[in-house]
Amino acid sequence: MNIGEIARRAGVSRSTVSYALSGKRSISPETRARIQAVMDELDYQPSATARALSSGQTHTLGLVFPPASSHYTDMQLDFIGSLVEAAAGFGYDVLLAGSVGDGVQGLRRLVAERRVDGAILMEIRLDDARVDYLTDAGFPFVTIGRTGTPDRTRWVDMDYTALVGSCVRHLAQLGHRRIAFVNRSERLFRAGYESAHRSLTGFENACADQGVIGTPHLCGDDAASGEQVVARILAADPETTAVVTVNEAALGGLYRGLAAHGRKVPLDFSVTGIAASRWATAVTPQLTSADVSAAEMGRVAVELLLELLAAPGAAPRHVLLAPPVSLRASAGPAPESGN
Amino acid sequence: MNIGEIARRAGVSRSTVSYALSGKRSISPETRARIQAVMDELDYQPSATARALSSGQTHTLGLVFPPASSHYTDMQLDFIGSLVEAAAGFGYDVLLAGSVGDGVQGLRRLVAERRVDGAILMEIRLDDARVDYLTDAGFPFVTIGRTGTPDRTRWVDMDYTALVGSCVRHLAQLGHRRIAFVNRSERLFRAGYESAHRSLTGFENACADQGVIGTPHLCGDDAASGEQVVARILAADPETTAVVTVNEAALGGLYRGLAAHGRKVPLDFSVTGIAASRWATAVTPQLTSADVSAAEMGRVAVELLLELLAAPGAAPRHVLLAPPVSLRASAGPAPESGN
DNA sequence: TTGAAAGCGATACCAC
DNA sequence: GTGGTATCGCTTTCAA
Repeated sequence: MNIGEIARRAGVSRSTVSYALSGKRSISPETRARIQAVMDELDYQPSATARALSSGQTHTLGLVFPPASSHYTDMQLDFIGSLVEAAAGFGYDVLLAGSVGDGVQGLRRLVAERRVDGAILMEIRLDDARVDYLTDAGFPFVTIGRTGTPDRTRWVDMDYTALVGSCVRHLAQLGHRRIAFVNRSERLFRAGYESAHRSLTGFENACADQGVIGTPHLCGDDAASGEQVVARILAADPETTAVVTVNEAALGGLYRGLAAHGRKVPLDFSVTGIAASRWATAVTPQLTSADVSAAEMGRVAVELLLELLAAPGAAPRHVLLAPPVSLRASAGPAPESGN
Repeated sequence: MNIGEIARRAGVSRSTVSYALSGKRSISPETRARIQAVMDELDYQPSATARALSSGQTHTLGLVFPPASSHYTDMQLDFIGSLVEAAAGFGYDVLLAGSVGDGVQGLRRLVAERRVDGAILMEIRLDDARVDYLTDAGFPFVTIGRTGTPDRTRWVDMDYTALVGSCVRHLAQLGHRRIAFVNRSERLFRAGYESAHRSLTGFENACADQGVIGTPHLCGDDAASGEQVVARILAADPETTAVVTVNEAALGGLYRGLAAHGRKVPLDFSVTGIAASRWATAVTPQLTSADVSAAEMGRVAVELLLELLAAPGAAPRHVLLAPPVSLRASAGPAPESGN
């Protein structure tokens, strides 16, 4: 079923049907009704492909899907879900590109073959080949997370530096003087994942600022690694009384490890961090944390991108989210020293 | 940059360039080389849209994304990842459709506007409106999971009935006589999710078969619900000594609940189930379970669909996976009765 | 082995 | 307010 058939049955020209569809020029009520009737009867829907070829717009957004080699986290899934939902709200679909290697390959398909109008990147590295590629190609894109030189691009991100700093200050005010930091995995850190690096910076700065002794640790993104890092933390400094974590996948293991080492939370050990509230509230005692809003970031990313598509010359714009630290039950006063 | 420009620069006709691209007719080595040189120089990639309009094939697979209202599970993410990866291997992209209501709406976009060549459905219900819609429309599709009348469609699924049965038998052989079952949430069960229903059937059949007393429970898909279900299990039957679970998101809470009620696993309480190995190995002690291979299911789904696209009349075909139960540390002999 | 030209199904400009 | 038609960038049939 195509537009010509509709035109024929309604006894009008194809252009009239097209205008009836788009509303870009006025049509007499009778004609419009006649066309509508035919469309309804045949359950006609215009071909997205033909429309795209003719108009030059696919009404599709591209998302480079993180490689499977890194196992997925809940946050990533939430991003994708909110992205799809937000895009659907604006009449856009989302096309997934599998990423091979540095991810530029998958992007190239989307961009060079003109499958999408714009792209969204996640899992950003401080130095990111995909960002360079898109910038050079002059292709519209938005990142969830930001590179080391973020001023010329559009992005939405969490203020990891500030949030980790807040956690450290909160613990310092509770009297803690020796604080450990549980970062993401060594692999991600080495690859230059921005959140891992900016979190560490925030931790170090805040510790210096507050005059507390801070020890950072890398930790795999799974419960087993979380359990193991506790041993490393206590070996590095047995006097440690608190930890800040940005590794939600390791959270359960972290708690188990503390229990295994006889540390009761929050009585003689405090835990704070950044995590999706789903994780923060799943553990016992619930985690005092800044709650990641993956859903909000996804929505904002779509808005930033559509804004750019609507006004190709639009100035770079960013949204830096810094959710408040929700005081829950996992942090308390530092135990008396020597205890 | 388009095919005409390439043709002009190479001094050949557009059709020749097209054939050079597709290899559908032989071309003299010189001509081919000349065309290739021009393409390389201009970094030419044919427009996917034009190609789709002309050929009638989008080389895109549609995936109806589960609604955000149900929070996502790791399994879903793994499906999506493996789908994207498998599809990419065959030169196909994956288009996500947000699902509103019963999901037919999102599908309609993909199908009626001919955005995709075929569709993949997940989160299947025994009675599924999306399956009916696609069947009526005569549109190629594959489901991950199967409806109540699965004989006429293509699908890949886990044999929940058999796997839960295996778990029950394993426990029965270890001497357990009172076994509880932790199913998915009431909402999913009521909605008719096939896995929740087939699991329950498997549990009931196996219990009858083995002569053990089985008590099924529904349980929300989160840790807190897992913790709560333990109280319900022990209230319903304090003599319960083992549990079978298909609710991986509740697993952590389940363990915590058992500990809170003074039950040591596997000494005086055994746990078995079906879960992604990531979850099964994350808990302590590690879970004796049949490991879901979301990645394999995703891959198989793509293969089944592409097979259908290649041969539109292809007979219905299914793949029913039944991974072995991996014996880990969470199940042991039933405690002496009266203990 | 190659070229010319007719689609594919829309959009939108130019006429009337 | 409506119709005719060129156009988007390919694929593929028909001819040579």
